[in-house]
This record gives sequence, structure tokens and C-alpha cells, in this order.
Amino acid sequence: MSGMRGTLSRQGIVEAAMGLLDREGEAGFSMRKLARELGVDPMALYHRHASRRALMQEVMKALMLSCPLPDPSGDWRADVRGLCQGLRELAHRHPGSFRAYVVFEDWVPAEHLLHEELYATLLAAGFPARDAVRAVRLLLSYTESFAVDELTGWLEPLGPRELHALEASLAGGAFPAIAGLIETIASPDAEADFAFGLDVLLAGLGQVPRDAVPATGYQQPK
Amino acid sequence: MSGMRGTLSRQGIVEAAMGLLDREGEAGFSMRKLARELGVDPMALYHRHASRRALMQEVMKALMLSCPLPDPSGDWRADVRGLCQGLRELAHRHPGSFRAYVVFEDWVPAEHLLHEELYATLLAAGFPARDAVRAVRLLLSYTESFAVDELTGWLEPLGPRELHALEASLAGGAFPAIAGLIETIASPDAEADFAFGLDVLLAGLGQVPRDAVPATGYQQPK
DNA sequence: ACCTGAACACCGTTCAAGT
DNA sequence: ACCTGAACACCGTTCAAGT
Repeated sequence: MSGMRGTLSRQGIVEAAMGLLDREGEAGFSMRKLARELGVDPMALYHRHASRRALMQEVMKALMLSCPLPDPSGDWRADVRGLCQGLRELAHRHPGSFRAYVVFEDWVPAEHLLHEELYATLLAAGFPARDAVRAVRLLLSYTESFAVDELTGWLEPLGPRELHALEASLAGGAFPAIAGLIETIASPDAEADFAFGLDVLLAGLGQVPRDAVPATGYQQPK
Repeated sequence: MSGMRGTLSRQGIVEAAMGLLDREGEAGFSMRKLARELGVDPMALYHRHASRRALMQEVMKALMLSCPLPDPSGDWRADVRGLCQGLRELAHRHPGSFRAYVVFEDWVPAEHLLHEELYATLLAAGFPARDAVRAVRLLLSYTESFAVDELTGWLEPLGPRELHALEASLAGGAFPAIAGLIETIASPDAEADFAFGLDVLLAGLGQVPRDAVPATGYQQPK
């Protein structure tokens, strides 16, 4: 892209933007920096994308189009787990873009690919419409929050400096519960913690809809 | 604050910053605009707060200090619900600051007040340390995500323009599950949806830790 | 001790001009 | 048709100067 003479393809700009975002984070991203990397005048970008926001939408689209979507297995719980895990892997592959995606206030049709799989899985498992919509919101916001926490470093063991800062903030004894949990807080385990959350959600989803009586005749998924 | 001659108290700046943030959102906030509102030179602010980031930390502190913390009732589920509901109300009261808080990458000791209540509640309910820490992460990220979605408007019924945009994005029939759920997606109910998610989490939390072996870590229940 | 104001190195974006 | 470059209205922050 960078060396191509006079040619700034729409897609080339989007890929470069995604790379810059992933390398430097949203705070480190700017249209001017992107243009510098591509070796063009900043305004050349505006010929292909009307604004920074429009370009961001294209980046989000590219991001969501590259979200892994494992094939259905027949077991809805396994499928839900796989789809959430795929989204989490996307976050690991594209940390800056993923973070920007989660914070971004617009939606983008490319999200439909993942949503469709989740909805289809839950509907096939017998969830009534309302519960399926709520469950998907729950699963996505869990996975997105968890992944963003990972990217921020909140699921890595605390270093001595961070541990000391935490201990210092507890001085005075006003927070006995936190103080008693300090070793646990200091030693998270991203894989096990993520699995725990999914298990809680799946267990809860298997229980709660029982009392909902939808028009369509709901069977509790087992 | 604005008219006080020559006096810029630390707290006055923080309150004005919180107000500006809530009124205009993070994108609409700047040190210069804040100074303009306070009727001082932008650099006067730096005399009290070393940087925008430091000021933001003070805003986050003030925000978390004003989080409602309902008294314990003896029923851990009710207490968890109340604490999450309090956090959600904080978001409604301080939309811009809350959003900034969720996106903010630093933590602030004032968060301990809410965390302590949640940890104490769960520990008293018999949760082992590891599960309590995981549960608190789960409950907080659920509530924060939900509240941010509310602030973004994703829990208000879709207007005709938005509905049309969604329908247009489904043209071609590639997303039958979404298409079938369109009316449900278009008519969320913030109160009921929030309660549903809490019910799922509480039901799941009541199930999952039972099989966990506290000392060694988590084993997946079947 | 506290506030000011010029200055620096940035932003996103508009617009007229170049090829 | 596509790119450029000056310009505008912003940023956060440094630093020397004022009171």
C-alpha cells in the first residue's frame, strides 16, 4: 500500500488504519498519522472516506467480517461458548481496533454475521424471542467486557508495584473484604476466569426463562 | 465557582469538570472549554491538577464516592441487586462521567466502596474467594455494559428511521434469525431487560460455585 | 503563591488550487 | 479524477513572565 504510486485503494486505507489502530491504540491513531504512514497528504484520505468516523465504520466492518465463526456442533452450549471464544480471539488479534469497536457508538451491518449465529443457536435451542435477544446482549457484553479487560491488562497477575499500590489504597482497614481477597485479586487466570463467566451465564440462561410464558409455547432448553 | 474571584478550589474544578462531562460527553470535554466556563485561563487549571488525566481521576473519584450503596438486608441476592441498581442509577445521574469512567483505563481507590460491599455480601453468602472475585467482575461488567448501552440509546424502542435502517441491512435474506426477531429487537424494555440479566447472573452464580473446589481453582461443572 | 499569555506540536476538516 | 497545501478552529501542555 505504502509504496503504490498514486493509488490509494479504499481497502488499502482501511487495512492500514486497522494496523495503526492495533499498534498504537485509539489515542495514538489520527488521520494525519495514517496519511504519513501511507506517504500521502492527509487530505488524500478524505477522497476515499468522508470522515474519520466513516473510516472507523469501515474498520469496524473489516473487523467484524474477520470474526471467527465456528461451525455449529449441535450442542447449543458448546456453540455459544465457541462463538464467544471466537469474539475473544478477535480481540486478541486486533486489540486496538477491538477496543475502538466496543467504545464506538455506531453499529455496523457486519455485526449481523456473529449475531445471526448466536440468535439461530438460541432459537434452535428453544429460547423464546425475547429471551434470545436478551441472552445475546448478555453474552456479547460479557465477552466484550472481558476481552477489553484482558487488553487493558486487568487479567494479568499484579506486579509488585501494582500490588503495593493496591495494598496502600487499603490502609486504614476500611475494606476488610477486599483486604482478605488481595491474593486472589492479584492472581487472576484469564482462561479459567473467562470459562467461569460463560458457565455462570449458561447455567443461568438454562434456569431463568422457565417462568416466561411466551405466545409460541416455550420449552425449557435442557 | 464561575464568579468567585481568583479562587479556583480543587473541588470546584472537579465539580465543574463533572458537569461539563455530563452535559457534553467525553468528546465535548476539553480543558480549554472547562477553563472558559470557569472564566479563567486554561493554564490556571494546571495549577490544581497536573494534567487532564489527573483531573479525570479526580472526577472518577467524585463519581464513585457518590455511588448509592443501599444498606444490607440480609438477603444476599437482594443486596447484590440493590448494589447493581445503585451503580446503574449513578450512570443515569452522571451519563458523561459514567461513560468516561467505564472507558477509563486507570482505577481509582474510591471504587473500593462499592467493591467492598459486593465482596462482603458474596463472602457472607458463602462464596469461596476465587468465585467471589469472579462474580464481582461479572456483576460489575454486566451492570456497566448495560448502563452504557442505555446511555447510548440502545435500550430505547427503535424509531421509524432506525427500524428502516435495520431492515435495509437485512435485505437479501442472509440473516433469517435476526429478521424473525426484528420486532423484539425494536422494542426493548430497559427495566425488564436489566432485571432479566441480573436474574440470569444470580441463578447462574447459585449453581456454578457449588461444584467448584475453592482451594485449587475452578473445575467446570457438568 | 497564583494566574496569564505566548508558543509548540498536535488534531479533523474545508476549500481553492494544482495536475 | 485525483491529489496537494494553505488555512481554520480546535487540542493538551510547557515555559517564561507577570501580579
